[in-house]
Amino acid sequence: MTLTEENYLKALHRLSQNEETISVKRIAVLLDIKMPTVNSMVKNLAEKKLIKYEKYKSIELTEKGRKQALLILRKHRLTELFLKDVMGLGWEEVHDIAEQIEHLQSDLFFNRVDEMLGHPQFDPHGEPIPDSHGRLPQLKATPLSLCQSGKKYQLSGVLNNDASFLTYLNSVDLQLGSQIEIITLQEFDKSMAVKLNGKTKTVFSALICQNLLVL
Amino acid sequence: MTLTEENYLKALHRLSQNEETISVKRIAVLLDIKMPTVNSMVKNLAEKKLIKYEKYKSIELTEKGRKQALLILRKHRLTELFLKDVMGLGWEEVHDIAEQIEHLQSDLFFNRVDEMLGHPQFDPHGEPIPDSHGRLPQLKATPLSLCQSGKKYQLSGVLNNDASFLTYLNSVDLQLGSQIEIITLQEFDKSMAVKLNGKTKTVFSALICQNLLVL
DNA sequence: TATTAATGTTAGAATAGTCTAACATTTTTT
DNA sequence: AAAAAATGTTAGACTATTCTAACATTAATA
Repeated sequence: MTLTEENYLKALHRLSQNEETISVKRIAVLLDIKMPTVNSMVKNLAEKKLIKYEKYKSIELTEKGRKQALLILRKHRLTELFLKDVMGLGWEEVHDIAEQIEHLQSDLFFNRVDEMLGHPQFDPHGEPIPDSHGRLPQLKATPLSLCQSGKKYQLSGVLNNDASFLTYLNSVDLQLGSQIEIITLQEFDKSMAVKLNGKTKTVFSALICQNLLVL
Repeated sequence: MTLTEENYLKALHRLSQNEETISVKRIAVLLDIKMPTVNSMVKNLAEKKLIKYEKYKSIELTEKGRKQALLILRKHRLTELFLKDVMGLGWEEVHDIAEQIEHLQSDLFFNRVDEMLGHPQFDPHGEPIPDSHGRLPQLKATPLSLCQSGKKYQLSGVLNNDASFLTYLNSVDLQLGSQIEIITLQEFDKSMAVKLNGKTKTVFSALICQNLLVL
């Protein structure tokens, strides 16, 4: 696949998230490319079985096309995390660079990035990161702060990677997959009394709850 | 500049290192591209004042072209070091990835890479890394074996990357930047008695001296 | 030096990705 | 429902990069 095709697929995937139908016009606007150009690229992608296309009808990604798009999305999100957490760049600075790095052809490179980040399943916005087969985590993670008392959850990601935060999580033996049961929610300061892994009882401040993603 | 033009410039610069004249044929072989293609690209680069070109004559980089080439070389070498030292990839694995990353457009990214590596002036082969203005370090690293006794030098690179060699260097606490003072040179076997970092005294065999690059 | 070999150049075509101008279809508005 | 607006499509052109085939020049050799 060419760089251009990859960008079209990414756009198609993004549009399919928001809208129910995908039009040539929408792609053209999103990519800042004229409609006839999009039209011919759409035909090209259809020939390659990456999208389903009939004249004047709405465009759809095929299973194959969706998988390709997710693999690019994976590279993009891993790269953003890497630039931010490993290289210390600001969240607002990483997007443009990731747009370029996401097109690199090197499993070796991205596997290492994935490894250095600890195989994250969610990016700092809570958006899921597809796995290396282009599969998404089935469930969508939510911040613990939005969860209900009395229920049990599993830790699936964090929205903060400060050393102090991660150290704290370690100190209460909380890891990806750990069970978190919300016992009570303090209305006043939004702090939560919780039971971890069916054993330890403790209290999470509102700030901690906002930074824990659970399923 | 396009990616393709960058690759031609890089090739031109590389050829200008070894040969005194650069021919269309050499470029064609190096890049695995047919001669007529090279011919038209050469005309294109000449129009952009990146090279000097006259029919049937040898090709030369202009000052402008050389600077561009050095800036790409800088990005390549910094990237290789980054992949190796920060990401822990093997020296043999990094080249192909660096060939892709060197074309990224992001001063921010490369400045950060440079910073994380401590603004290195030489790569592990002792090859100089151009600065951000496309200038080469004035001094050229020389093998320790060609240096004079009684003088002090700084380790700036190695010509060998065998694990056994690098392990040895670690064992005597020798790193890039370490000071090496030559106390005496044994005429017979060309071994050297040296003082490292102003402290440790030891003896380097001729083979070791040949593989240490110093300033 | 005359011939052959190597190298260089030109001409013309192919592909990918882009465009504008013109025309077609669908959707919205009156 | 008719007219207008929005959207979609086709046709044809342009640039960048590549190729092959044919021809030109320079270098090497007999």
